[in-house]
Amino acid sequence: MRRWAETASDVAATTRTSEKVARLGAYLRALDDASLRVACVFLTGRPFPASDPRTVGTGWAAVQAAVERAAEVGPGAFGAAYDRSSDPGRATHELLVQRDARRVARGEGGGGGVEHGPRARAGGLEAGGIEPGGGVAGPGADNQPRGGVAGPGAGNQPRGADAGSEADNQPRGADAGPEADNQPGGPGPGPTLPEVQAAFAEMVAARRPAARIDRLVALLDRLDPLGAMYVVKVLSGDLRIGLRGGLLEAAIAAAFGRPLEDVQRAMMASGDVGEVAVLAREDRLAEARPALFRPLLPMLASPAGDAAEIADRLGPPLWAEDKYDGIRAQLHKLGSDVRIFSRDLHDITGQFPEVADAARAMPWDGILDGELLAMEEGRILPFARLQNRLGRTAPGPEVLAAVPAGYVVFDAIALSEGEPAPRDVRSLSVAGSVSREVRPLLGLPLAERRTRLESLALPDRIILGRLEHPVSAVELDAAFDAARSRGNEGLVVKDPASGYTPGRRGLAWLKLKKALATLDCVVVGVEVGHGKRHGVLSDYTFAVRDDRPGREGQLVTVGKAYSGLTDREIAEMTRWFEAHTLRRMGRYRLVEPTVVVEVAFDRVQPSARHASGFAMRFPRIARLRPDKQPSEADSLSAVAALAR
DNA sequence: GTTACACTTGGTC
DNA sequence: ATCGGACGAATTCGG
DNA sequence: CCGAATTCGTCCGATGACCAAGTGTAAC
Repeated sequence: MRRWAETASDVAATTRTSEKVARLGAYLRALDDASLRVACVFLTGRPFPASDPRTVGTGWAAVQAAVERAAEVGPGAFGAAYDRSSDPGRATHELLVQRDARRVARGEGGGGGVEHGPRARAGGLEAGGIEPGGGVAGPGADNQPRGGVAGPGAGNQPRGADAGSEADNQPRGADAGPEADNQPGGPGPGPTLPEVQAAFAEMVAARRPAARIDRLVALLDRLDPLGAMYVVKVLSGDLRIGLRGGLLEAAIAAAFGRPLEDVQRAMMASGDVGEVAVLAREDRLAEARPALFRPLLPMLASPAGDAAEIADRLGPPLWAEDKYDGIRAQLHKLGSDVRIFSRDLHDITGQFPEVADAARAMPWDGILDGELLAMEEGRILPFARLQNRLGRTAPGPEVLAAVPAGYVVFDAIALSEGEPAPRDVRSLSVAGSVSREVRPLLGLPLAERRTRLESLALPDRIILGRLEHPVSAVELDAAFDAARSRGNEGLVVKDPASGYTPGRRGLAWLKLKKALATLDCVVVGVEVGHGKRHGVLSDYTFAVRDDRPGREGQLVTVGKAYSGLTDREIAEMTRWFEAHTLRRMGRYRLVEPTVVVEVAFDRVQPSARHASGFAMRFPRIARLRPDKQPSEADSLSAVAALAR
């Protein structure tokens, strides 16, 4: 684990992708198979392969508790350290380094933990200089303002410099050399990669949060600060070393001298980088082929600005499919065996039993790509309805009746019917055995795949996606309007000659969505960003004017947004908000409600989250409106009208 | 002991 | 989901 | 025709709102 952590630090130390790939390739080459598997998986920022459904169940709160215990500090210390770096891994590193320094100062060799009293309830508000915000502000934690953010409060003076710690580099381990002496868990090199993963597996098995925290503390105790930092990074799913799937594939190819294409192809079929790396070393990449009941990553579409751009890029033969607002799903079938997989390769068959049942009756075998929707008597229901079904592992009869699901198919990845596939395309296997008739269609042009798809008789609940053939940007616009009028999101326009490339966001599929609506809102609160946005106020909570009788003039929040501004604009706004902070509340601050921004969003939906009673889907700052006064911001009734 | 609620986590767009 | 930023390869421009 | 400048493709990181399940705790 130590070498892995050092390599990760090396990779983080450069922004040049070629250098990242080279450093990583050299490291991977030297590993044995077991370590190689785990090393690659960890490099994707996850504890287990993508196709592995296990989750460790340690989010921000659990990590906080475990690190505070391992570092022998009181509650709140992790939050405070987090506020200094906005990175849970770095916060861990900092606290453990301090712990080791204390031990050295006390002249301890290695030794047992020091007992400190039972932790007070986290989240209790800690008074004091920099209020750490305790457990409330982790990434993903709901920390939104709820009440009316109306009037300006007492004007607390914004304090001095906070932006000071800018230059701190990623902690590096390389300089330290072997430091086996100071290891709390006893002497020795620390746990190996497989041992760390085994510890993660134990955390999964422990089930109860308290037990998971215990295991995590035990693991952290066996690691040096750098290793602990990366364990926390892996657990929080965020490596932040500028390397993910794409570059990792390149590193694997470089490590073992295989063509990048071969590695990519193997990845498409596998969903397990570690396995692919081992195959790459042994020159067995060709063995990773699509197989029934082993999900492939879905092919993705690139966003497009307008019809003209699409017509320009794809040229005359345009295939425009309706873009349905549901969840992406891949359906595998062999005989009466049916499995449905989500976009991230998890088995969600149990969540959609009626769809699986419908598919079971079909006379074909193979793999289909499509979208799961809430559907009632052929009518497509809005996404919000479908959300009631999502994550429901075993929906009861009431739920099934209230939100019936259906499946819209738009592609065939493998099928048992149709003409024989080209000779070089081999049959799909199931658990190693070859099933005679099911062939992958990945390499065939979309037009061909669609023909085969259309030859299938489909049952109730499973319908074919709508396809049109506009020949110009004008017709494309008309098709778009028609799709919108059918209640769909827009279009996905495809090149009929293109093959199916799993997991890739190529330019063969372009999606066209409605131009976003916008509202002028007043910024009422700001927050410190995370990761590289640490040190700037990058996250804005904004509000509209309440125009309900008796509340005129109040501001009610409608959303939060972080993106849309350039780094330069964020820096400027940071300076301004620093000087116009009304009150600091941990990471959150109330600011003078004077800045007007134009916020773009996909749609407005009813919400219990914001004081306005509405929230935005995909909010984004479209632009600053320095020309506007807060009194010119849009009103609550305007929002309500948009929610319709 | 039972029930209700809050918090945490993970996963969808 | 979305967006901005960064890198590197491909393409165009300037001499 | 070659090197410099620009464009394009692709990747990475940071972040929104919603919902359900499972634990843990408080209230009865």
